[in-house]
Amino acid sequence: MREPESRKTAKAVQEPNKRRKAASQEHVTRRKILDAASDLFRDKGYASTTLRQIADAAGMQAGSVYYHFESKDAIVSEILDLGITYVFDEVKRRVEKLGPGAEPKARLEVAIDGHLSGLLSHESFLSANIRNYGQLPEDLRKKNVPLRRAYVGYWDALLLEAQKAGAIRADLDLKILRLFTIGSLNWTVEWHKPDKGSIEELSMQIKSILFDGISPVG
Amino acid sequence: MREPESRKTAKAVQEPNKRRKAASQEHVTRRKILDAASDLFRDKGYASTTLRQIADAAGMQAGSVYYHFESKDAIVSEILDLGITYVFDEVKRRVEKLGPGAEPKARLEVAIDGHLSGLLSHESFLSANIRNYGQLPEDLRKKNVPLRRAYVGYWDALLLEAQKAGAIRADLDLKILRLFTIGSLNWTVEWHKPDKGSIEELSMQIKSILFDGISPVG
DNA sequence: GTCTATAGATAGATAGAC
DNA sequence: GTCTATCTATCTATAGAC
Repeated sequence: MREPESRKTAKAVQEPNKRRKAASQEHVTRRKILDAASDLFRDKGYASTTLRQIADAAGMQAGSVYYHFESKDAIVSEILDLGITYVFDEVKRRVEKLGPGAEPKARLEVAIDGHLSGLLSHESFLSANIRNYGQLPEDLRKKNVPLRRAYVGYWDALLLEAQKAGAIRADLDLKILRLFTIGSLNWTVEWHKPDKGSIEELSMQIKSILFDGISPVG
Repeated sequence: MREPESRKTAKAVQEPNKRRKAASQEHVTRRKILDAASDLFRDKGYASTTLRQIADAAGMQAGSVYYHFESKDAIVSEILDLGITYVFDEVKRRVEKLGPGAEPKARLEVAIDGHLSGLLSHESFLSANIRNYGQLPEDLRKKNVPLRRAYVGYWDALLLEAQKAGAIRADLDLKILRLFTIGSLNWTVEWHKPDKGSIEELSMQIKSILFDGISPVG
């Protein structure tokens, strides 16, 4: 997502065709590195993953990675931001698709669908994010904070309007509810197996537990 | 919990007083190392934590740690097992305290209380476990698997008897319910702040969401 | 039981050829 | 853009003094 400005502007005017092809190729290689790295960060953790392993999985030598990223930190930082963006975009897309007059409960339902879908469709990015975020050095975490804050702010607004509209019990603490909800959704990356059922089915079960509880009658 | 057998049996007969004092001191030092290590493993991750940092936080030099543990792996392995044991023991204790004739729903409720209490009372051990387990080498994970299996087996039994007794809706998939429930409880280590409310209050809110759902009336 | 000193391995990052 | 080669730092673990 972030492009290396210096290189991008270097030969911007001349040879538009060649440049476009090169930029596209660059994008492909960057993507290969990010995909390889997110798999490794998820499976072995950030610190245990070596640049040689990332390079190997991306089909190149360790030194070559530094043409595309200035450091190992820069790779994980981009993965953190991309992960939140995937989920946030999918949630917003589905909520906005409902239109401005939609019921708050319906908006909440599609937000859950969107979160789960974004999460599990880009599982390695989100799993890498969820598993590593809390253990990264503070300066790396800080760069991801604005996006995270914006995302939880969006949820807080959804939950508040739902409670005001009577779709959520008035006695529930919305902060706890948000943490509980997003947390339980995030945890699905640890156990959801795509072959054991679709994301849609999983989302239905979870919404059913969340809205109506596990007790009968309800 | 695990003691180094060789040293323990070495001078077992003579000087019972001195030996007992030495063994107790050894236990204290081991504990210091485990406490220091679990804090660091939680905050920085297993791979990023160095033996020098563990030793420093435990008030000794790096080389001295090897008198108590044969490797860094042995430290994390003991932390993994201890974490599950704390939670499992607390859950069993509370369930068994209810007696054999207790209602399945009541047993489930105290199991949730026990899990949360064991989890948050030994937060650094459980957080270290939850955060690092999935990224550890397979041989380390494998040693922790029997305890984990026993624990989820206990939960599966609790949930099954509750569903059979009509305390859980018949349409819910118990495997998903168990993963969802334990997952949402485990995630509390990421956000629960002891100063913002007691574990008991938190457990009440979570049980309320889980049993009755967030929708009103129910 | 704890110390100091260090062996041996491997990491992230850089330099310069092509 | 990717390669090879390598610098410098730092890690786990061990050895032997006390």
